[in-house]
This record gives sequence, C-alpha cells and structure tokens, in this order.
Amino acid sequence: MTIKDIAAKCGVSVSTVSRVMNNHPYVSKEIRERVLKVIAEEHFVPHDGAVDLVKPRTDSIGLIVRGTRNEFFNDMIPTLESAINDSGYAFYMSQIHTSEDELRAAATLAKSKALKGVILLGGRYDYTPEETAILDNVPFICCTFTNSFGKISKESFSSVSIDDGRAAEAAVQLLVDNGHREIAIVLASASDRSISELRYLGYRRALEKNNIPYDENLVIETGDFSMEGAYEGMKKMIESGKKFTATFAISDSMAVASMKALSDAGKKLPEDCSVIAIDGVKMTEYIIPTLTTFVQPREAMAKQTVESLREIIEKKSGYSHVVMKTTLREGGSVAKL
Amino acid sequence: MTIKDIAAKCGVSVSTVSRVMNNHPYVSKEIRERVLKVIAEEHFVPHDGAVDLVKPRTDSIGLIVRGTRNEFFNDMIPTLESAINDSGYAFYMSQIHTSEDELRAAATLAKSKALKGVILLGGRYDYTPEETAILDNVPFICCTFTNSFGKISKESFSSVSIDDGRAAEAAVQLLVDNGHREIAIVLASASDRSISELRYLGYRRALEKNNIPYDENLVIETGDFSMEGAYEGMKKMIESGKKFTATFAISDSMAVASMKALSDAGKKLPEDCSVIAIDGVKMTEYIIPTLTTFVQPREAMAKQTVESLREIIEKKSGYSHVVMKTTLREGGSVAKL
DNA sequence: ATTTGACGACCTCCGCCGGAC
DNA sequence: TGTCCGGCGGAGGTCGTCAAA
Repeated sequence: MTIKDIAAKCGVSVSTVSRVMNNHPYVSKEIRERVLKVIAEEHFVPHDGAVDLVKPRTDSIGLIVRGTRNEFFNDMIPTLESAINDSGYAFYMSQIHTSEDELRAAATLAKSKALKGVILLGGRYDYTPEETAILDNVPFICCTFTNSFGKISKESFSSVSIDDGRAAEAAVQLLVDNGHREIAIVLASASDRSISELRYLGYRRALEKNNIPYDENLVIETGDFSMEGAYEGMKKMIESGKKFTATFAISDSMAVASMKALSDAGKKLPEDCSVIAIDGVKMTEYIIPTLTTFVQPREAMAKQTVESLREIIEKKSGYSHVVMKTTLREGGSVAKL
Repeated sequence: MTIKDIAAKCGVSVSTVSRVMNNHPYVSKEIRERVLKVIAEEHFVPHDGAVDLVKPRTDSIGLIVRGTRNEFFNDMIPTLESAINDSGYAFYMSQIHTSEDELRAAATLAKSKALKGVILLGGRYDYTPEETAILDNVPFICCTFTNSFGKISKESFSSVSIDDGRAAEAAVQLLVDNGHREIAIVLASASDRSISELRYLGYRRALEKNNIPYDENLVIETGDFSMEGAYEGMKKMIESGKKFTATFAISDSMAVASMKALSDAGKKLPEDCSVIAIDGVKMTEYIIPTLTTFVQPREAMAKQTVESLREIIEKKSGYSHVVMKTTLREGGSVAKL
C-alpha cells in the first residue's frame, strides 16, 4: 500500500494525495475528505525510509544503553523515551554489552538513522578526543554521568549528572554526624574509573575531613553492582569479625542486599548497623526499615537530558553540563550512636 | 557522507562500493581493500531509509509498550530488546499512555517502519476482530498477557503469558495449607478485565475450593498498581479492625508496600500476618523477611516471545499461545498458623 | 571468467507548468 | 485574477540488473 495506490483508489493524482497528507492549500474540501477517508480506511502510513530521503528528519534522537540488567537504567529508559516523544522527536534505541564500544554504536545508529543527537546511558568516563571524533558532529550527551576521567573538552559534549563524589561525601557525613566512625563501604570497585570510584573518593574525603583514618579492611569490593555480590561481600565482612557501626553503600540495591546479610547474621537494623546509600529506588522507600538515601531526580534528569540535547540541536545554545541536586530521603536505616 | 562520496574518494563507481559493502564476489582484492579502508576512515554507514526502499526489510520487529511506570515492564523492555537483537532483527519501540490505543500505535509503527511483526506489552485483554483488522496481516504477539476477555480467534494472534488465575490460586492455596482462612487480597481492581481481575478470580476459586466464605471486607482495591495505593489501602484495612491472618497481593511491589503498612502498624512479619504475591521482582528476594512469591520467568518469557513471533514471520509454524510456568520462591513472609 | 560501470527502481515530496473553472 | 487539480521531473541513498570492458 503506497501513496500511488491511494491515489488510484481515490481517482486523483499522487500529487493531490501528497498535498492532502502535508496539509497544503489548494485542495478542495471535497477531494480532501475523500482522500482522507481512503487513507483512514486503508490505514495508510507513508514509508519512513522514503520520507527520510526527501525530508531529512530534523527530529530524531538515539539512545545508546550500555550494560543492561541495571535497575536504575531500566527505570530511566522509558522515562527518556517519554521525554523524547513528548518533545516531538522520533526515538531510536540500541543496547550494547558492557564490553562493546558505545561511541561506535552511537555513530552507527546516528548514520543509519540520520540522527540529530545521541544520548549515552551507561557509557565510559574516560573518552578521548580521537574516540569521539567517530561521531563527526552529531552532538552527544552523557546521561547520569559525565566524562570525569577523560580528556575531552567540555565544549565538545553535554552531560546531565549528579555530583557523585559530593553525594557520597554527604552520605558519609550524615553517618559521622550521627556518631559513627567505623564506617564500612560497599562498592563495585575503588578504581573502575566510573561511578563506583567517584563515590568511593567521596567516602575517602568525608573520612579525611573528619579525621577518621581510612581502613581498607572496611572496604567491601564486589566487582560488580549486583545484589548477590553485595550480600556475599557483607556476609564475609561480618564473618571476618571486623567491627563497624555503619555502612555506606554506593547504590540502593547494594544497600538492600547488605541489610539482608546483616539481618541474616542476627544484626538488628538500624541499632547494630546503620545503612545509607545513593540512588533513591522507589521500592527502598517501602522496605523495613525504610532506607535512608540520597535520591537522584531521575525524571528531572531525563527531561533535562532531552532539553539539553535539543538546545544543541536547535542551536539555541551550546554544550552544557548540568549537575542535578540529590535530595536526602530520610528513612529509618540510620541510628544515632 | 553517502556511498557516492565514498565512491568518488576511492575513484570507483557506486556499484563497486555497494558490492564491497554487501560482500559480493567479483571485486578485486585491491579495490576491495581500498574501499574498505576509506569506509573505515570515514565511518561510513549506509542510510537505513534508502536501504529499506530497495531491500524491503525482512527483519524488523516493533515493541509497543502501553502504560509506563511499571517495574515489571521496565525490566522486560531491555530483555526483549536483547532477545530481538540477538536474533538478528532490528528493533523499534513506541511507548504510549494507558489511555491510548495500542493497536493503532502498532499499526502506525508497523507501516512506517515496514515491520514484520509487533510485540504488545501491557495491552488490553479484550480485543475485537474489528480492532485488530487495522494491523492488516502484520502478526502480533501479546507478551505477559493474552486476550482473556476478548473475542478474537486464537488463530489470529500469538501470546506468551503465565496462567494468572492458577498462580493466584496456588498462592492462596499455599496460605490455606499453612492454616490461614482469613485471607485479605490487595489488588488494583476486581473488574478491570485485566491481570488484576484474573488474579482476583484465582483468589475466589481458591477460597471456594477450600470452603472459605468470600468476604468483600477483606478486599483491598487500590484502583491502580502503585505502592502508595497498596500502602494506604492496607493501612485503612488495619484501622478498620478487620481481622485477617494473611494477605495475598497481586504483585510483588504491592506486597512490599502492604508489608510496610503492617509493620508501621506494629505488626510482626510474618507472625502477625503472612504475605504472598506473584511476580518475583529481584529486590524482594532481599527484603526482610524475604517475600514468598510466585516468580514469572521474565527472561524466558522475553525469549519465547521473540521466538514465537519469528516462527510466524518465518512461516515455520502458525500462531501459538505459550503458557509459562511460574515457580514458587519460598521466602520468610509466610508463617504456619 | 572476472571485473567494473551505468542505469533504473524503490517511495515520497516538492516545484513547476499547463489547464480548467 | 484568482482557485483548484493533474502531470511531469528531479532528488534523496542504495542495490540489483544489464551491458561492457
């Protein structure tokens, strides 16, 4: 079913059908209605590919997601899609594994779909200018992270993120303010040049500020962001006999798993061990005790991401790096010592 | 950057570049390498729209998601995308609000992208043949649900789902087996012609089988699937003074919220109230106490969905309706009376 | 027998011209 | 002088066919 068939069925020319479709003047009411009716009857929708050729889209955005199986991203994807749709842009998505190159994936999607901009979710933190060149001039924006460890110019890309280091610092500070000084940390890696390292550095800074000596025996490094890992890590820590009165987990889900390990070991929460985290996953508001955590404004971040990208695409302004504020959601998982 | 530019840069014809791109024989090694080199240098990727025109895709699948903000779907989307990608198909997605018509959205996406098949996630349960006609002959499959309340022929679509009624029945039966007879239910609606109603009917059947009189005062109808609703609903139920020893929640997240309300009211879990649910969200394995729930095999369902759809597209076989098994994940939220 | 180039086709949109009222 | 409509051709990127080297 092409525009030709519609024209034939209406007994009019292709031009006329096209005029109707594109709301051009100089089409009589009579014919316009007849055409519209047939279009509706046949459920005719113009072929995107052909339209793309003639009218290069000014309105399509791609989303590259690296590394799935992540509660935070899984929530983010539909939110971004909605934000993109709401702003009238077409949406394309490509998911890749952590081992793959998100810039290459972005470039491929951008070329094949003639994208006007790309959103990177879960990308690396250490791009080089040579790497980003592959995108040639298709603007990209890092969502929920920024190029903290890389060498590319701030004027060559945009980002929307939270200040991971400061959030971690604030979380640990809150524990200190409650009298805790033996504070364990649950993280993926202290040197993954990524979010885990950033939050780890915040933890270190908070300790330093409060003159608390750093004790590597209080570090639970799980290797990944999984709940299994956090559970096992915390279990081992407890078995080691190491004393600590509080735990900072770099993510809500790891905090939940840690709490489970503590509980399974007979510890009372929060009396025997306080727990605090960063993320603000919905469900942790309803666990027992409610997790005290610094909430990332997900929805706002998604909207801001699309907004920032549009500003580049529509040349309203240049590249920007927006740092969103986290808000403390006080639960019952932190006790005064 | 088009194939033309590449051809010019290589000093060969467009045809030759095309041949190289598509691995056609009859291209000299010399030229092939030269072309390949330039393609790599320029990061050339053919324009999808143009390719679509000449080679109508045999390999693209669309995903329509109706109703976002749903933990279960949010997990499902990336899983489906992966499954589609792994099977070599291109992936298009469109999200719509609950108020919109998913069949219309599916038809539009199918036409504009020349899709070979469509996956419906979160669609209605009561299609009529007239409605589905809009898709003309593009096969569709319902993922995680089926047309339980509709009138369309089983031979006109496929589905992959669990037996919601039976799962609910089994969950309630497990409570009864543990000595419970005053069993509350937390649901969205008892008559929404959807998953909530299906599971409600399973609850009713289990009661009947065990000669437990149905008591509408034990029904917590929240209107939606939200945790807020479940929390408030349970709170009201407790305040009403109505006695019950166990609760069946139609979803994990509603169970978690219910448990919170019980705990906030001073009840001990599971001693004062047992809780069971259906879904098997990852995090509920780590809450305290671990939620006892019937797990939907999400990954397997996603894979089966793509597999079933491919079977239609590739004409290996016809429409099918696969019912996946749920598995009981025993936690600590159910106590013997 | 290999290798290459030119050309038409895919579908849509737009612009232009020629009519018709 | 408008208003309405059809026809024709070009363009957009790619691929397959055919002809030619």
